[in-house]
Amino acid sequence: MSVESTVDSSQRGRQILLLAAEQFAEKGAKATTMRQIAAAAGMKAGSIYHHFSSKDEMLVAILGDYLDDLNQSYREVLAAGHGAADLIRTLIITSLHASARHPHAAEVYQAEQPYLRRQPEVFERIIRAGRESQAVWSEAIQIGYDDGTFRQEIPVETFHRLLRDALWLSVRWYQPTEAYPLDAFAGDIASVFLDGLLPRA
Amino acid sequence: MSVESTVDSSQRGRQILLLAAEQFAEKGAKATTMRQIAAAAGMKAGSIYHHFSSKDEMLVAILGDYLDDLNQSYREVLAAGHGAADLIRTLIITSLHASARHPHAAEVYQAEQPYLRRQPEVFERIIRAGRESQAVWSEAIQIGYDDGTFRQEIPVETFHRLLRDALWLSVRWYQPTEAYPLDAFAGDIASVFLDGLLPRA
DNA sequence: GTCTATACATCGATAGAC
DNA sequence: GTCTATCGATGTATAGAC
Repeated sequence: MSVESTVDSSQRGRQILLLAAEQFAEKGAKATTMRQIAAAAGMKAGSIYHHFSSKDEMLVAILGDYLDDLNQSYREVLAAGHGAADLIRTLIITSLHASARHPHAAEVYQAEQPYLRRQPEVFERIIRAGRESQAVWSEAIQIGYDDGTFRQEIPVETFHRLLRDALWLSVRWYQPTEAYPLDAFAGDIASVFLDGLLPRA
Repeated sequence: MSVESTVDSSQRGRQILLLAAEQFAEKGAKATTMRQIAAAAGMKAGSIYHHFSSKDEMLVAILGDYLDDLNQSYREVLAAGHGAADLIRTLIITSLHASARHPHAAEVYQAEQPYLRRQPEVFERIIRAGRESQAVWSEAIQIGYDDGTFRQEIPVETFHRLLRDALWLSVRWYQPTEAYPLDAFAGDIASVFLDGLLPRA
């Protein structure tokens, strides 16, 4: 009834991917062995290969799902037609929600950047999807520079990278709580980058 | 004339460490093999062990030198007794200068964080030095919150982490040029985090 | 101080029984 | 769909010649 594919999208397959993502995030993809992933899933190393044909393929599945979801969400935000400042605010919230929907994927994506780029053929799909999401940020920030919403003194590239890095890395330490929910955190990030920490006189 | 030690601090030893740091930064410590480090230094893998007793020890030497230098610089800044905003600005510049003095070390330190923490005994010295530098930032930021220089709405921890991550990661992409020197870049980082991207009305 | 040679461990992936 | 068993590759580190 189901179509054969290199990628296993069954429930068991998804469960294995989640466990793999958790370990990739914790100690890196290279340092995580197939035996460890198998053990977490309650099976032996050889059995993993019934679901996925290689470790790299597991990485592609984890990151591809996440980036596709992220880019889809980004497109919807762009279509809503916010002003520059609101656009930045909304993209921050959207990014954090996407990260929350794909536990550990954002963390893995940023940590494995060097590894991905060393095998452009294997990870072509991931690299392209990553570029697409970067382009959205570039576009959003440029809008604010062009229409005078943002200060011209700060180079576009500098602001872009600072915000991107702080946002990406926040998935490493921030965990939503009742006292400090995701939307409040997103608002604080936006406030720091748009308003600064000094009070507005 | 020279005292025997586990760590080789000779010229040749330092040269090997620089080449190792470059590769650690590029593809990760675990993914860099002793054979590759040796090849870059124009020798065979076995010969490295005349200078260092293990790869982990090389990592300790690279990161220890960097963090000791950084903390020493931080202490001098604290002793100068700046106001909160100037203190943040100065710490940013100081951090970037320290990173420039130790090519790739900051990059390696941030990328290998999970690896370091998985072997607390081996990397104890590094972990402690890292905590010391974090404490300096916490103290500096807290001063501004306490004396009312900074806005109270943003949680201290949030601001601290955002600034820390953006600053650490900037070593991955920023390279000083004549058109955009280190001090100008440091000023822009400080300006984004203190003043924000929106113009002050 | 660098070499060759190699011991020893571990990993990714495969083959075939159940 | 999972197991056992194992191959072949590769990595760290050591031993001893030069």
